[in-house]
Amino acid sequence: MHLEALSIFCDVVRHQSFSRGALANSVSQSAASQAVRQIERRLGAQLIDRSRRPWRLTPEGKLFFQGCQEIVDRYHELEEAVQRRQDPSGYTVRLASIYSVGLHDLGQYVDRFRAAVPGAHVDIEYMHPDEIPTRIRNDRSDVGLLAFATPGRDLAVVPWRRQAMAVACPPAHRFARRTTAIGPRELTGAEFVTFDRGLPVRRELDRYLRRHGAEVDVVAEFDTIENIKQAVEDGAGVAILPESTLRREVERQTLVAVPLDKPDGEAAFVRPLSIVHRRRRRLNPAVTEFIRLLRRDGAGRATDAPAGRPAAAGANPAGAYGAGRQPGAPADRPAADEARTAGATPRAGRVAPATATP
Amino acid sequence: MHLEALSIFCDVVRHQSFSRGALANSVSQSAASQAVRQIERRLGAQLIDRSRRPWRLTPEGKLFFQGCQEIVDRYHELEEAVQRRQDPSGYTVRLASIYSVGLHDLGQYVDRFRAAVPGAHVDIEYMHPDEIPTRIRNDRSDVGLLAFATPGRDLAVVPWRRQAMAVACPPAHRFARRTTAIGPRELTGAEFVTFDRGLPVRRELDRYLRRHGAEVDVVAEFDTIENIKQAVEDGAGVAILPESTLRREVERQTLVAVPLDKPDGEAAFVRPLSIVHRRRRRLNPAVTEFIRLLRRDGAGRATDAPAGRPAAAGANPAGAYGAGRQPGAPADRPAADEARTAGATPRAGRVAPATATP
DNA sequence: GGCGCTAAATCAGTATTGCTGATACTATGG
DNA sequence: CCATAGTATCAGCAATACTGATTTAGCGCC
Repeated sequence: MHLEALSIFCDVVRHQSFSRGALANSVSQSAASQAVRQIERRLGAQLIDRSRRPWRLTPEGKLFFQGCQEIVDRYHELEEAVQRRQDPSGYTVRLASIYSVGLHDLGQYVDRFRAAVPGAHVDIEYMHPDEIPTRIRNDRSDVGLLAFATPGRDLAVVPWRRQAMAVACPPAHRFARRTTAIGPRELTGAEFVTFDRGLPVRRELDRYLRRHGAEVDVVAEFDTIENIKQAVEDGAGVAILPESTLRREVERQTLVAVPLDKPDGEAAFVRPLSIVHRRRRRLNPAVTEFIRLLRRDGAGRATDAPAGRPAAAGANPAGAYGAGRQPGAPADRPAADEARTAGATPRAGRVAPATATP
Repeated sequence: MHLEALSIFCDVVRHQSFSRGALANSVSQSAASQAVRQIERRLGAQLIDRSRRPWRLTPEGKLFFQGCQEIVDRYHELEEAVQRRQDPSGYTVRLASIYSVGLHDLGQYVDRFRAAVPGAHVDIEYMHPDEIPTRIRNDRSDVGLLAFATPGRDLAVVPWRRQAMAVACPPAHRFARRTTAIGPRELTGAEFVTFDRGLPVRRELDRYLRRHGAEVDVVAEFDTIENIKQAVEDGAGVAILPESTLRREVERQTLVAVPLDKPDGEAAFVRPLSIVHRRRRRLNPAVTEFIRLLRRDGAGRATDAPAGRPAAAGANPAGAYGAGRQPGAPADRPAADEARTAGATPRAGRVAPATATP
């Protein structure tokens, strides 16, 4: 029996849904259905009564679910324990990051990590976002920092931070005088500098604007935030960028960052940064330790809000990151109550108020 | 992670041997080696220090072993619990048996089973030994009773009884006057009636005779015990047969059964009868119950000695037969002490003294 | 130190399994 | 009765686990 299958069953039950249970394990709905069916076949017992909608657990299913949960949890704890016993010194963390995570922040983490684990090394390389998953898959990097990452069969994604997005404009721009947040609709007609088509962030940005009926006038596209900022400084137009990447320009007063209003009820527009790593094989102890540090200290000194509950990190073998399990959140997985099962909506993901400077 | 792999790792550790651990799980030594290696890879930790002979567990290995044991056990208990909750009535046990298990005994079991589980049905079919594994694999039978069964990928074998073998001869034969057991060597030169080549029992019998330097004179071969007995009664020669299958003829005084001496230290020559069933899918509750009954009551009224610790039943998914776990034997698996790890040598397999009648 | 023995590792080939994406069902609510 | 959302099923493909044969490596023995 696959432990992964047991995990899928547990998540299906917890979410009261095959599709969402599948998502939580980064597999297709089809795979989840087959996995549960196979468990039933092997047990020779019906675990789920599918004759009614919504389906319900049979008595056997309830029994099995309870046991399953415990077994899966225990196994993850066991992996953790073995992991923790290993000495991280001597190992190297090969980190692949996008340019725009914030050099300053990352440097701080690295310094702190070097202090905490004296024997370990850290190699940072900055690169194009598309390259990162490939590098990790090919085992040329251990960890990646990336925006809008999507998990895959051999790629685990741990939500890390949710960067608030803000409107960037030159100090002379009319928006720069605003003292209140800008609603997306107000951007209609504005000259807009944005990301290259093909970048995930561009897709999300377009979707966001379309959703709010904002029709902007795209005047330039770039593949890095630095270029976009440059163009905005040069007066080409306005842009929507992670607020934290604008800090320096705001201090220098070469740019103004105006917070994006979030319309009634809707979640704020954020750029989710994720930690990604390969899924099947275990990471070396230094890497584990590094990720643990990233996750733990996210809240304390970060300029962005730490990410809330993971969207699809449930089944990553590093569900057992050691200290990774967030207090209050039961083992990286949502509980069975409906409130938590609304797809990938984060729980704790309140976005910090953007620091607009007129 | 495969639970089977964890089970293999546990058995490898318990037996202090990859080969024996493999055997206990009915896989090849190669598979066991690869399974353990894969666990190590996924954990990213060395569990076994192979640099010395005999190898030893690393500290991580010890930790993991303890946790593993618990997880595997828990899972089996869980399967059991689900199993037990199901109602056996209404289900049918399709039993496939060789002719020579002893009709009387089997009848008794069936009667008792029918009394214990009123709603269940039992269909018995007698057939050629070679047919039984096939039938079970094709799901045309649920359980088989068989001699010298070998486990396979999808065929689980639970040792059941060990039938003492005796020399059968006509009352007029010179052996019939013996009051002491016959050593195998004494059969040299005797006219010998035996089983068809190709039957597993024939191979074992030949091996036994060769091992003891007994060169018999094969005068006839048959594919059933009944035919052999007939030939012996007709004076064709002597035969080596399970003592319990001779009972009726001995009572009628048409045959004499002289016990086989077991030479110094060597294990007695027995015919192991096994319960076989398919491995991967779970059996229906009536079948589980039937097997439980067979195993439990083996000792009480059987004419043969009940089988000792299973030779290779360790990993059968029915390690969790419910009441199946024998008292004293920890969960169908040998403990780590060498005494129990001597290959397939049975522990309790003392052979009942044969009832020689002069 | 060389040699043989035994047990484990490795290798290549094969069979099985599990996964995905597309499609077909099926309770339920309108 | 129909539309819908969610699940089951199917075919094809990719990953994997298994076996049998062979190589490698530690250990005890000369």
